[in-house]
Amino acid sequence: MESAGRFFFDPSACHGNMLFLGNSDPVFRGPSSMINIEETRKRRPFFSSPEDFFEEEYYDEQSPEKKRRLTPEQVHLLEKSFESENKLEPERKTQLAKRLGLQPRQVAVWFQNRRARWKTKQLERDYDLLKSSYDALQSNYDSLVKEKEKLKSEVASLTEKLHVKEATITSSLGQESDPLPAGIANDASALPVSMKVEDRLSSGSNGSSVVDEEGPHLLDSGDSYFPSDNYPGCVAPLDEVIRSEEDDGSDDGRSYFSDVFAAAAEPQQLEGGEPLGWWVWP
DNA sequence: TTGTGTTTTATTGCCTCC
DNA sequence: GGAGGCAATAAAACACAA
Repeated sequence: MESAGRFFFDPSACHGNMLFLGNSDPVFRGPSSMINIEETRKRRPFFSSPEDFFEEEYYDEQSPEKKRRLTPEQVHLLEKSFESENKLEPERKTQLAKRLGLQPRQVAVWFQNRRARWKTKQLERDYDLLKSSYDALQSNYDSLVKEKEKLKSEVASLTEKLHVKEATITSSLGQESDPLPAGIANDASALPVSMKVEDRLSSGSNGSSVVDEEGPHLLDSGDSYFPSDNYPGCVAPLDEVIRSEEDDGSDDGRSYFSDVFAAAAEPQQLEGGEPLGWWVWP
C-alpha cells in the first residue's frame, strides 16, 4: 500500500506541491498556531486566477506542513482523466503525476476521493429518482382511493333507490290482487300495474310492449317482481348484478371498469407482490 | 471579524484479489 | 504477502452570514 510511507516536501516537484504530513502523528504535525497572521493575510481565495498558482514565490513561502489545494488546471486535467476512466491504472497514474507535477500518490488519492464524491452524487440521484417514482405512485393510489369512494357512494345511492322502487311496486301488486270492480276489468288503461311495469322496464320513449303483453307472468312471486326466465340477474342484489357484468364483460361500461382495475392493479404489483386489496368490492 | 458549515486533501485500517 | 480499493475520519482551506 502506498500510504505506508509519509510524503515529505519534494523541492523538485513542480510548483513546490507537497503532501500534508500525517496529521495523526504529533511529531510531524505542524500546529495551526504556526500559521501567523501574516500568512493568513497572504492566503488566497480558492479560485484565484490561474497565473497566481504558478508564482514560485507563493509556493516557496508556504510552510511544508500546509495542506495545498490543487490548481484549477490540475483539477481540470484530473477531471478530464476521470471522465474517460474513473479507475487509475499504474501507468496512467505515473503519466498524470508527471504531467501535473504531483506525486503519484496525490493522483491516486485524488481519484479515490473523486470516486467517493461520484458515489455520493450517484446515491443522491438514485434517491431522487426513487422518490419521484414513489410520489407518482402515491398520487395514483390516492386518486384511485377517491374514485373508489365515489363509486361506493354511487352504489349505495342506487341500491337505496332500488329498494324504494321495489317497495312501491310490491304494494301496488298487493292492491292488484284485490277483485277488480266490474266494468273496468277489460279496460287496460285503467290498470295501474301495467303502467308501473312499463315505467319500470322502459327507460325512455322506446318503451317495450313486452311487459304489457306478458303482464300476467309477472305475478309469479310476491318476492321478486322480475320474471326470472326472461330477466335473469334482475332479481339478484345490485352488487351481484355488477359482478356478473364484470364477469362476462358484456356491459357498456366495461372499458371504464377495466381501466379502473387495470390502474388499480399497478400499485398492487409494485408493492413487492403484497396484495393491497383496497379495491376489493365491499 | 468571527463563528459555522462545506469542500478538498490526505491518512488509516480493513478487505479483496492475484 | 503485496497492491490497490473503499469507508471512515481528520484537518486545512474556503464560503458566507451575522
